[in-house]
Amino acid sequence: MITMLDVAICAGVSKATVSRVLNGKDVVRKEIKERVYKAIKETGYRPNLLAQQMTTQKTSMIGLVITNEVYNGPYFSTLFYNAAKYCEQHNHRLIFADGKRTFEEEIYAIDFLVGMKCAGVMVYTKYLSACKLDKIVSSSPIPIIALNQKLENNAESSVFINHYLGCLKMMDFLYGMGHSEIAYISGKKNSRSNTARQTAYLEKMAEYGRAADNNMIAQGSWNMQSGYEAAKELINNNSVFTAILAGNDDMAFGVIKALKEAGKRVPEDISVAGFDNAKMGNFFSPTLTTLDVPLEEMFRRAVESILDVHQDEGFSELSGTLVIRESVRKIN
Amino acid sequence: MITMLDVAICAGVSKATVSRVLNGKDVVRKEIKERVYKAIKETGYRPNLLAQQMTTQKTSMIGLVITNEVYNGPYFSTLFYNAAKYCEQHNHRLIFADGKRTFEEEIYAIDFLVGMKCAGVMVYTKYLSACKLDKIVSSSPIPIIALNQKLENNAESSVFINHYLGCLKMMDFLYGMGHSEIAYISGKKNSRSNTARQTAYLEKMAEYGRAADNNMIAQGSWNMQSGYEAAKELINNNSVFTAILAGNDDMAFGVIKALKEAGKRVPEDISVAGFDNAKMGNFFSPTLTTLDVPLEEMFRRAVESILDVHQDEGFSELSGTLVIRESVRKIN
DNA sequence: ATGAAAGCGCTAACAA
DNA sequence: TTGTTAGCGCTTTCAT
Repeated sequence: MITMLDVAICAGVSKATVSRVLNGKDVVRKEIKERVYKAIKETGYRPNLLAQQMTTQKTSMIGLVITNEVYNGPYFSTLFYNAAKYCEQHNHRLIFADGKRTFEEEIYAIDFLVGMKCAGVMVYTKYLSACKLDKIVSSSPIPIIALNQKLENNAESSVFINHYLGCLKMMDFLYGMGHSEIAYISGKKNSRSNTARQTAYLEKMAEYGRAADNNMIAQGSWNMQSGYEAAKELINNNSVFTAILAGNDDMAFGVIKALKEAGKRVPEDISVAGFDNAKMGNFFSPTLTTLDVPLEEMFRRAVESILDVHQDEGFSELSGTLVIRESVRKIN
Repeated sequence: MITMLDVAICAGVSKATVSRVLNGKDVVRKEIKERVYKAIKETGYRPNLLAQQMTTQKTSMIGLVITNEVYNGPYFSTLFYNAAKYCEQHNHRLIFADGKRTFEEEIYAIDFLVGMKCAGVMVYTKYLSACKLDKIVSSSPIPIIALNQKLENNAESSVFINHYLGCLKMMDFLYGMGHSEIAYISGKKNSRSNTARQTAYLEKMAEYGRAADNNMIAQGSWNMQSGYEAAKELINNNSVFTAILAGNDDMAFGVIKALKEAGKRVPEDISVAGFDNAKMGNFFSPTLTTLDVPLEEMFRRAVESILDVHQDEGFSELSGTLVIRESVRKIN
């Protein structure tokens, strides 16, 4: 392994000098500088970033914890993509740790990233309770940002998407289009996003005078196949509805497939809507009415908050905006 | 910052002892062990992984370079997902560096990851020439695996998907279904995958007695919108074809949308096929005929090769398997 | 079974 | 402007 010392010897200078020309902070005589560069070339030296970061006590990594086993759809990918994008934009690297399937594993993943001395870590957890996470955030030596979750004691350390509010918007829209008999396809159990949406759904249904009805709710697990199966269940139940609201777009695509197979036209017979504003929604037939969830904005805020370059935008609560397309039809 | 020394003092032992109980390799008296654990709790000590890895000269990171600005679709996400999955499976973390949009930046990204002393790095580059990459791989102190690319001098360091062969399979299938007037939607320019597929397409067309015809090829850029626009171009050209082969599934979805809008039925009037076996292909209407590209297998091999746990499967060349669905119809 | 000390490769404060 | 030296926090001989 070629180290800085090898370069120093080769150039006939001290390590410090090599370090200086590499970092360009201090002034070094031109002639020496060239000698050093030559030595670097000759030796094929590559700085050991690990050593560098250990000395400076600073890294250029930002950690991300997601439960990757849980869900491998476009949504998850978008998370990934945006996280990487904003890290790079601020000249940092994204380092990923899997939260797997228990809260202990989620804690382990966070610990790893903190131990790696990341500049900060973003966590999109599922099993860890808000309360536990709150404590972890409080006692962490580096910034930890909770994504898609509100922390009571560390509000500034969370970027919260208000899915409850978002779903309220969607329900209002459906109602405005004449739909009050709405079925719901739920996402994975114990998912915070789903709980928030389902609560909004139930409240609105009550407001429309429809008591909670188990035949109007089918359990999915976020992916297309589960939406497809859940919709078939709904159809077989002989439930009466004019619209189906799916917990996300992927399931909505599955729903539409199931409806078509059952001989129903969308939106002529049944309207369908989802959440997330997946790109596909614009190309599917019919194009999908959905709620745009500001994932990109979420990561922008998270990364900027970690690196302390946020432009004072106050409390980070987002709810999303309606995207109206063909899949919902006005009735009566 | 609490260090191992603090713990040692608190427990009334030496640093070495603390290290020993933490690593569990050497034997430590039970009583002391407990004292150390207690001290760890009291002090709230967290090991500095950077220091640890710097001493042991070993890290638990695997690097990944992709040009993320280039393409943010399901394909890209699947890459990400599978990379992370296999890293975690072998108890390593995925660390990501963006290759951005020039070969210099790609080199920079690789250098960063090498400098971080990753166990190995996987590169999915676009601008770096095979020859340059080959040299980089040869001179690297750690394993560098080229994804989706064949390296002449370091064949064992590449996991190659033979898109040429894959496209040949697809063309044979289409021909077998009676199609010989086939239009092609190409992926991004200078993409190796696209070049390989397009070459196969042209060769087969020549074989079927169709000379290269610019009106039969439209330029896309991998995403759905580009497929949509490319197909419209094809339609406006008044080109005559019975099938459209898109360079990937996403573009195929765009193509189908364009055809429907132009009043053509798929597959009754025009057949359509793609590549990648995107999940959506099964839910789209019509379901999409495609070629399953073994991305998962690619990353499995890459990670196992880096960690030297491969089960001797010889040269890593993959080509993919046909997935036959509704979007291609037999004619005549 | 435990401690002392050297060393991993680098940066930065201090001297010269 | 350049060199010397002392760490950064950890592991790992080598003694004890």
